[in-house]
Order: sequence, then C-alpha cells, then structure tokens
Amino acid sequence: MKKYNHKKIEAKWQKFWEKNNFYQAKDPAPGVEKVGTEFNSVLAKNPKYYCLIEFPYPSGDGLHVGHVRSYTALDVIARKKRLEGFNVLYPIGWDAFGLPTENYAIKTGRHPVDITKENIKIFKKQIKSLGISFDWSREINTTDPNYYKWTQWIFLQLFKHGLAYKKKMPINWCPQCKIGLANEEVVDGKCERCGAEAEQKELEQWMLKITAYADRLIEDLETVDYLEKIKIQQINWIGRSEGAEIKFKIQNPKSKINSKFKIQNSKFEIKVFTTRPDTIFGATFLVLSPEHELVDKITTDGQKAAVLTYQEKAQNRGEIPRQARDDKEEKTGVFTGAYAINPATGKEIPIWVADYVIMDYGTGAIMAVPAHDERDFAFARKYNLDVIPVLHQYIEFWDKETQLHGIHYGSTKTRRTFTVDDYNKIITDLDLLVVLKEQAYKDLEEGRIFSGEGILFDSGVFSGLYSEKAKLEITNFVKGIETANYHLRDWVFSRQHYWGEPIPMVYCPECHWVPLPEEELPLELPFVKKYEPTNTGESPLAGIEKWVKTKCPKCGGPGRRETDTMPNWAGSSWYYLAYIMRGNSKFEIQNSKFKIQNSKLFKYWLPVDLYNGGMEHTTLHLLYSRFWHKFLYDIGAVPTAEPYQKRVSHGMILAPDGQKMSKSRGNVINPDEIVEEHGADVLRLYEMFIGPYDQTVSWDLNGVRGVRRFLERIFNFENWVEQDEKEVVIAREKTIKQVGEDIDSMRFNTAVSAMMIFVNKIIEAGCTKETFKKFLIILSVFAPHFAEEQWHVLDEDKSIFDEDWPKYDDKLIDKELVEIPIQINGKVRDKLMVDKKISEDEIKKMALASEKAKKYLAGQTLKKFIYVKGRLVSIVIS
RNA sequence: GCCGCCGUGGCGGAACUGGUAGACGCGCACGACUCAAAAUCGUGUGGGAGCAAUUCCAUGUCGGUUCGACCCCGACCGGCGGCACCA
Repeated sequence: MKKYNHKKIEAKWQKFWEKNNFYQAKDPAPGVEKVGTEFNSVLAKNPKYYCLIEFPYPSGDGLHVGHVRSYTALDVIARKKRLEGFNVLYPIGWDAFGLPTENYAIKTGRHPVDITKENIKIFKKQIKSLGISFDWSREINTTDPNYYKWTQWIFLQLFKHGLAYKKKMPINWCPQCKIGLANEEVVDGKCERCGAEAEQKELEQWMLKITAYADRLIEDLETVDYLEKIKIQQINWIGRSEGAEIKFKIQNPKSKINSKFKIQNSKFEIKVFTTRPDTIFGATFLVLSPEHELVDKITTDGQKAAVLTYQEKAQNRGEIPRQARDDKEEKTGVFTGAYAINPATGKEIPIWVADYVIMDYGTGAIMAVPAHDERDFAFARKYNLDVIPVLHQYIEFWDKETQLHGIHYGSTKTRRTFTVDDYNKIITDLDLLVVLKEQAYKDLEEGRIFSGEGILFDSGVFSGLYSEKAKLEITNFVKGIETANYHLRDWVFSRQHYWGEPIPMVYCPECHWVPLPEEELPLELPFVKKYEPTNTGESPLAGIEKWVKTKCPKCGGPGRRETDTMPNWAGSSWYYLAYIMRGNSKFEIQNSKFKIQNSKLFKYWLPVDLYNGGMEHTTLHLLYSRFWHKFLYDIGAVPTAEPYQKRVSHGMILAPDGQKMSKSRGNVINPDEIVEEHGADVLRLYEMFIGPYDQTVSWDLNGVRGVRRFLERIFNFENWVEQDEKEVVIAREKTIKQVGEDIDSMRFNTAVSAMMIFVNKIIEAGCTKETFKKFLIILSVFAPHFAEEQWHVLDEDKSIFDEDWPKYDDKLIDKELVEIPIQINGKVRDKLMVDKKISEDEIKKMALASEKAKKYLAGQTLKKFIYVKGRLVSIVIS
C-alpha cells in the first residue's frame, strides 16, 4: 500500500506542466483572417474559449480561500474546455495600484514598487501551488509603465472625444485616507475602505462622462448573459426614470418685487423634472434646491435674509453628504416670496427653497404635488401649504346591481392593469369620479397619501383618464418635453495620491488643458521619497516641482502637469484586452495604433466568454469596464459592443464560526496550510464540494477530511475486473453525463457528489481499467495532480490532459427495468419493477392486482388512473 | 420605503420540466481491527407509534390549484443582499 503523498505528487506534476507549456493559449497565426465565423488557420480553427477571473490585488495578506474558490471553479471549466478541444485562454495578472500598498509604503518607508514586487512574488507562489491552469506567459501588471501607457492612452482618447472633463465640484472626501471618493465608494455616508465619515470638499476633479452611456449600459444588458441579479442591480444603479421637463413661469405680484432684478411677469422660467406630469393639476408649490442659480434672482427683498440664512445652513449641513442623512429627519425650507404659474391650472403657486431637493439630479427644482408624494406632503403639512388631490387608486370592480364601478383598496400587487377599453369606459363615468374624489379627501384627512397610478379627477379635460395614459397628453398640454433622468453620476476620476497612473495632461495658461502627445506615453510616475497625501487635497506629486513644470505640448509655453492620479478602477477597466495584446506584441505603442495592431487578436478572442467576480463589483468595476469597452467600440478599437458575454459570481467563504474571516478575529483559514497538510487537490475538491457556487458558505474542517478520504479510497484502487458489470457501466455513463452537465452549469457541488457516488460503486463492484481511466479524466479537472499521477500509474506515458473529455451513451444509461411507484390518492402504496416500455393497460392490470394496492382498493370505486410513462402510477379512488 | 434573493434532518446541502423528499458529505451511535486510542472498514441514522410487517406526521406558517406541490398561485412570518429625500 502506497501512501498518498500529495506533496511529492503535486510538486512533480506542477513542474512537468510548466516545463511543457501546457496552458499556453494559442493566438491565430499572422495573416489569419476571419471568414464568416471561421478562421482560415489550422491553429486558430479550434474554437476559442476565454475565461477570466478578476485579477487579484496583491495585498500583503496573501491569498485567501475565497480566491481559491473562484480560481478553481474556472480552472475546472478551462480544463474541461481544453479536453473538449477548445483553445482556452485563462490568464492572470495583478491589479497592483492602490491604497493599501501606498499606506504600507508610508508606514515602512519603503517604495511601493518594491512592496508590490514582493507581494506579487508571494501571491504567485501561492497560486502556483494550487495547480490552476493559468497561462502565465500573459501575466500583466497594472503598475508596469508598459501597461499603464495604454491606460493613459485610453484616457487621452476619452478626453479627445469630450468624455473626460475637469469640473470644480463638491466631492466626497475621506479625511482618513485623504482621498476623493466616487459615489460608488461611499457606503452609508462612510468611506468604503476605512469607514471614516465622508466629508464634502470642493475640488477640481477629472470626470468621465459615463452618463453619456447610461442608456446603452442598460439596453445592452439584453445582449449578454449575466446573472439576473447582476443585471437588475446595474439597472437600479443607473436608475433611469422617465418623465417630463416642464417650465413654470415666474410671476411675482406687484407688491413683492425683487429690486435688483425687477422681476415682474418675468421672462424667467423654472424648469422642473417630474416623473408624474399627470399630477400637475395638484402641483401647489415649487421647490428649488438651495444651490439653484435662480434662488438669488427671484427671492423678494422681504425674504432675502431668511433665504440667505437657510442657504448657509444647508451648505454647512453639506459637510455630511446629504444622501447619508436620516430619512426621517424633518424637512426644512424657506419661502422665496416669489410665485410661479402652474401651467395646467393657471394658478399662482409659491416657490420655496428646501434641501430635500438635490441640485445634481434632474433640474434641481421640482413641482410639489403634496397629495401624491410623501415628501411633498410632509413639507406641505409643516408649512401649511395647499394639498389638492387629483387622482385616486382604482381597481376595476363592477357592481351588477348598481351598474357602478367600485373602488378596491388593496396592495399595488393586486391592482389590475388597464386595457384600452377601460380608458373609454371610465371617462364617461362621472359618478365614479365623485366616489374617487370623496375617498381621496377622506384618505388625506387620515394622513394617507396615494402615490400610485389611478384615475384622474379635477384635472380639466383629463379628468377620468387613467393616470399612466394621461402622462404624455398632459406633458404636451403644458408644452413640456419627455425626458429621462439617471441616478448614475459621472465618474469622479481624480485621486490625490501617489500610487496610481499619472493623468497625462498639461495645463497651459494659454491653451487650457492640453493632452500629452501619444508618442510621449507612458508618462511615468516620478520616483519620490515621500508619498504622504497632503491635507490640502493636492496630490503628493504636486510637490515635485521638477516634474510638474513642463512645456505646453501645444504652444510650447510654460505649463504644469496634472498632479492627480487615476483611481484604481482605471487599470482594471481594460485588462482583459491586455491579456490578448500580450500574446504577440509587448504593448509597443506605434503611433497609437492600438486598434490596427490588435484588431485580429481582438476579433479572435473577444468577447470574454465567461467572467467571474464578486457581487461587490457589480456597480463599480463591472459597470466602469463596460463603459470603457463601449467607448473603445465606438472609436473602432474593439470589435464587440460588450466586453463580457457571461458574468457569474461566487459566494463568500466564511470562517467555521460563520463570521467573516479577519485577522483581528483570528479565524482566517490560510490556503497554504490546507495545501501543506492535505494537498492542493483536496483543497480544490473541497471548495467545489462545499456548497452551491454562488452561495455564501462556512468553512468546515471535517469536510476537508471527508474529501481527503474520498481521494485516499481510490489512491490504491485495485478492485479490477475483466468486464464491467452492467450496473457499473450504467453508473459510469451516468457519472460522465452528470459531471459534464454540472460543470457546464457551474453546479460543482453536485458534480463532486456524482463522482463520490461512482467511487462508492466501483469500490463495491470493481471495474475495468478502461472505465477507471474515463473516471480519471473527469476527476482530472478537479484534482489534476492526483489524476495525472494515477494516469501514469496505469502505464500511460502521455499526459492525461492530452486526452479527450469522455463521451457517454444515453442508450447505456436507459435501464430496461424501472421501479414504478404506485400512488393511491397521492400516497405511495407499492412499487413495481416493470419493463420500461410497458403499456398503460398492462401496468394498470399489474397495479390493480398488487397485493398492497388491493388492500386500499377493496370496496372503492376507481375514479381515475394515471400512468406517467416510466415514472409512476397514480390511482384515484373515492 | 423600493428592488431582488432565500427558508428542506443535528450540520453543509440534494431533488431534472409538478412525479418515490432528504442524494453526497459531515456529525453521531453501534460493531470489527487494537492492550488501548487514532486511522481504517462495516452497519444504522428526519420525527412519532409498534417486537415486527407496518403506519401516521414532516420541506417557515396558513390557504388555494392539481390525480399528485420543496417546486405553481395568494396572504403572512423570519433571514440575507442592493438602493435610498432621485422628484
């Protein structure tokens, strides 16, 4: 009995695979062109398969068991695809810019470059010990100038196409990290990274116009195969809401004139955005955001002081991001003294200022319909403003006796949708409107407001219309324009830190912002001794006068370089392209011919077939990189509109105590220790078996031992037979089928289970070497070292990975005899072994004659007999 | 508040498209081996009743559809994730 010495076996085969370049993806040969869907090259004729994991950030903590889970999962898929004849690209690299490294550098006084190198070395060693079939020849590193010159190149293109702009704006500022934060990086008003309360700070920031792609980022989700929840989350984040922009004329009564601007029957108009133009007859006041430019201009002399005080207060409160504030906080506001005309009713309505209206959404002004909006209602109550309902919920309900429609109160879920017929029917039914109106006022008295869709009343000619239908008509009536607004904001692209890509722009007093010529890329990060972020909000690079002072590329005059760096999401927004480019070129910039140089490779490899990553990146990295890709597509640099065809997500691995693993809790499972004690194959198999791939699971040490046991049981397998029993043949074919299907649909846990069932079978019944070999090939994608070793023990001299994925024969799986349960009134009372092809008549006879069934059938009448072919018999008696 | 997901043994979980609920693994119990323990192997293992054949109950709760429901529909309870003064 040999001992299962995983260390020896794993080291041996890892060396062997590396030496033979087993996992190198093959690029199409030069001159290869796509002809239809085929390539005219032998090399590239194999269908390609590009699978991708999110490249790791090489932190000082080393590899986490969570990394192992997703790397192994895609490794299983990559290996299976190779066995099936695909030309597989499964690359890895390093997303190495970022704060943890910079902070560590500051703390230790060492250079981030050195620390990064060191961390990568550790990560690499750890990953290599797992037997993941990465193509290391395409390794990339975002901090390599040869890499980030392309990141800079893409930025320049964005700038040249008007999608990068500089803007002075209040940004979310983390006082702890001393860095500006994107909206996406503020969680609960706190810095996502360090948890410090975010502040607002006015800074000049580079912005990327991701909002220009908002619609396409939503629409094109239909063309990709992402997990449904990922799509939904992205759609919600982009937050498109359709509505109308409507202008309200300002009309101050003569007595209330703003002396400075002399506004009377003014030409000034206030534009509001609303998703409910249908409720405009109920708009009883307007609200402007405190930052709205018209506030100063329309405020009457009498209200000046009060408004100014309020504005100052609101700005101070701006220190805490407004969105983070408690929902239930009472609304405050102040009257401007000015009035506007409701374009629907022609009535004068007061204009207020309140900070519940945000400047950077919509137009920064709203029409308030207190009867149909919670916030407006709270505000109106507080300041005693008019509340006028104009619609109420309506559910079709026909009272036969009175011939009246009724009103039904229920949740929105039970509400019916309206048909065209309904519209007509309702308009003429005036009694109904009276009922609705009465009910609406009654509800309001009781403090209940209705904000859904319903039937309009008191809305002029639109009374009686269903609100959804009235939207467009009323918008036209008040000369509004249909438009959409987005929750998504432009991407704040500046960071005031050292350890990031320099933004390749020069500021010239004459020419304003001038891009660096592409030939001058990369603009390398200057070597500095001090990286400490400053308190002024300026990047540490600003202190290097020698680097900052430069010539304007346009006019040759004195210029200053941009000293902000890019966020760490920059390098990761296009890295899947870098892996492809690494195949032939070494990222050489030749007159910026990004697309020409790479078009053939891109055509062959794109899109990424399968992309795995964490749910936490759904609204960050995943959205950002889709945006960049679409931009690159628009300028003709890449051939596809989407970068990733399919996106899946792994669940988290918690510590055995059900808590998140963390150093401070001391509950971290180190993959190295598992590899050391049980082996990489056991770790891999265990992580695949631990539970459904997309689900959060807790680590269980006993589970690891169970998997080890599974391998040990077949390590010295010797129960050979001359000929497989029929049962074994069936088991084998079934296993091949199930494991294959389970891998394809990423149900790794049941795949491992199926292999265990098969092993239980052959340990009991024995099997032929041929059968065992087929099993080993299947096992090899999960436990590559173990399978390769056993393969060679069975006198094979070629690698197991030169084999083909085994095929199965459905005919062999089909049993002739099947066990059919006999149900009587839904309960299983007997089971019969019958020929699969038995006719209904035959089985009926058998079932009714069965001893056990007879017991229940005696004296009863047979009401129904159902035979589901090959499945079961169901007998209904009275 | 809005959007989405999930509730199955002692535990992780399985169950194809509505067709024998609890696969596989862990744990536990008993047995074999051993001086003994560990490891290994064997047997059992949802709950209740019964010596047993057997039988009743059981997939968060209540109800519905169906010959048949973990699966479909409705209401509720509990948990998780995302968004949140977005007009």
